[in-house]
Amino acid sequence: MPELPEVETVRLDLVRDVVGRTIVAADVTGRRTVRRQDPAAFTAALASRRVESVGRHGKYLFARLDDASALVAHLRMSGSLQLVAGGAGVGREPHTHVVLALDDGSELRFVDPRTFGELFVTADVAPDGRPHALAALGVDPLLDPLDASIVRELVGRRRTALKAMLLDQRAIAGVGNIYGDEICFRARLRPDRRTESVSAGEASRLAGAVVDVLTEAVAARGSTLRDARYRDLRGGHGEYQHRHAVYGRAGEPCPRCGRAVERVRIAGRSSFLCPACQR
DNA sequence: CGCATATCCTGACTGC
DNA sequence: TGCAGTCAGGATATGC
Repeated sequence: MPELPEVETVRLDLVRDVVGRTIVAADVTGRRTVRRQDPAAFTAALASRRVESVGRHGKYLFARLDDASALVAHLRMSGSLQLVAGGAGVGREPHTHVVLALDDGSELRFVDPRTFGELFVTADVAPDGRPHALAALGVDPLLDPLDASIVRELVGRRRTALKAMLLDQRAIAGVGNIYGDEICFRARLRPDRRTESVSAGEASRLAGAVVDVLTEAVAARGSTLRDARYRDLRGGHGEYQHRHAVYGRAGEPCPRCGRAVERVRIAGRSSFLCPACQR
């Protein structure tokens, strides 16, 4: 569901279509989406604010506003941001929880069937515009250098399954279940490999796989699964799902060697792997 | 510390 | 065809 590539795709769309716009009014209709603060404070903080820029760290988006505060968004499982031209006259789809009216008559809507997603406004922002609420996040592989030495250090600091480390946002920010499996496949490492057994050469492969898989997925505008809710800002879908080597492909032939892809459970999550290619 | 489990929630899918 | 049950997953909390 939305992981780093999907969130980055939305960020690029927001930079193109929303940066420079002013929020005329905010309307919170859902009960759970704005939960870190009083919805009235949320709407008051957004009224008349101009969007200066949009950043991302891991799976979090943050729009810097002209009073140096930031609107922070996390899509979680099923959230999406939809930009609707001529918004006020266009019916809201089900599960629309927050609507921001913009000064060009469009609406930026937060739609989220499962209501795990979250929006909040914070003035607790670093000079570079990063909200302090995101301070605990680890390395973002597309913003910060992620090389073999950093992966060696991350791997050396914990004793767990490789997949569990990849899903830990305090280590590497932005990887979720789908890309975690694709990264392990690319690195030719089993997702249930113990971190303490990863060699220097394998750490190097892993670092390359993280950056390469995520970069390719961004270029393909992310993955939209069959059941999935992920859509970009204009409702379009991604294309990277057609290039998944193992995720969701249990029983299908491995694209590298032809062996059947297996499904196992690691850290409470379904994981897909090729038992021949990944060691 | 690691790791499993439960929680939040809806919709898609499975099996009867 | 319909309906109940299961599963999906991001982050977080809790218990072992």
